[in-house]
Amino acid sequence: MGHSQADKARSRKRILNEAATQIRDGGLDGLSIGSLMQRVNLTHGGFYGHFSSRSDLIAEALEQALAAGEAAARASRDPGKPVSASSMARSYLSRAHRDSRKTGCAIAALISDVGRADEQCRAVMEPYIEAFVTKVARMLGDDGEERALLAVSAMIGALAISRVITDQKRSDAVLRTVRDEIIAMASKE
Amino acid sequence: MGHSQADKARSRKRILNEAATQIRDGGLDGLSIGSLMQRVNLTHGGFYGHFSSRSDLIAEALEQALAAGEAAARASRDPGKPVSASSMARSYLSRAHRDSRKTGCAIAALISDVGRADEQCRAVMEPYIEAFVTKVARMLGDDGEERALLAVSAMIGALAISRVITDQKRSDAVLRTVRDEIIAMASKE
DNA sequence: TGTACATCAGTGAACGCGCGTTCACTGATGTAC
DNA sequence: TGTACATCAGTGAACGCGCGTTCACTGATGTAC
Repeated sequence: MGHSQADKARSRKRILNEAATQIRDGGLDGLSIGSLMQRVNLTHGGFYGHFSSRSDLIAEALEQALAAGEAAARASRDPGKPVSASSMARSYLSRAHRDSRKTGCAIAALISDVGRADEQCRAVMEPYIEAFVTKVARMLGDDGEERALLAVSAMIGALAISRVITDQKRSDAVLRTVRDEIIAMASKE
Repeated sequence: MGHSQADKARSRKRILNEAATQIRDGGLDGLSIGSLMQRVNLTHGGFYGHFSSRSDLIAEALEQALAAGEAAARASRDPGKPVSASSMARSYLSRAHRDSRKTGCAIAALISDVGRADEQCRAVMEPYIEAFVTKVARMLGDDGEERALLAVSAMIGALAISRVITDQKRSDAVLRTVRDEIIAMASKE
């Protein structure tokens, strides 16, 4: 932990990345500045050199979590193959995605949290939802907008549901079933 | 606030109902015993005559919220007409339901909260999800199980999404679109 | 290039606050005679 | 039915704790000459 300007920029990024992980793991309310700073090997007092308040951090961390979730999805794709709605559903509704809430899609991880958060947070998530819908719509073809909304709602809903279900086999089955339904829907027409 | 045994049972119910409302409004983390007891005109110390701990209350309040959400859905139905998948989608994905998070479906209000909660809470929500799926499956006919999972995932996902979107018209459109897609799906076959 | 000084990233003690929880107490309720 | 007593629902002060935030300080970095 040096004292140079470059170090400061690096510290800020480390704080933000850790915060993005922590909110996906524990919700917007489940992040404390003390434990956050400890995790990046800094003391809590230093926090205010980077962010003006906790709620300021939350909004930035949410943006970071959403961007990181999107990047992780992009990284998990086979770069050779073209991305189809089917392959999207396959990876989004995978057991691996369900089991990696800390690094996966922040929409599914935080949808009900953000639904009751202040307008600032909701405005942060909104474009990521729209981008998701747009991407799926493009994969579904010209008249895909409506079916894309159905598919995206179902993917987010099913992933969130699969994390609630305690019986692993049943949770697996939920993912598999919704995935197959979306694939069937995509291949039709 | 009397002192009789009947008063105690009534107090407990009032605490639980208020807690069920508060968690749907503010999440599992957003409930404090002080403000909860104040709302039911009792002092915070009395809480422990009814529940053994905060986390004990949360589990019971979650159950209560889920039951109350189900009851509200039942009450909003036209008792004359038979319940179909279409009418279910229509009321579940209504603007009224979106705008009454405190009294509406606790699954959509708390899905991501419960997804990261302890096993006790997840086990409480699980049967309510299954009951929802079963009900929709019955409406869809013999082979409805798979499509019911898709529809339930989409309804929960879309309702939660509609609460994130800040632009009211767009939020309305999301509800309408997913509703129509589900109705189309239900009427097919 | 070397020195003197200003800047500022990070430290850690301290703050007020609200939290969950405990407990001695009060006084109405319910019961035994 | 009336009285004396035990029970116990609810009160409110007190607790230790972790929280977000502030601030005087340290010492490395960056800069001016």
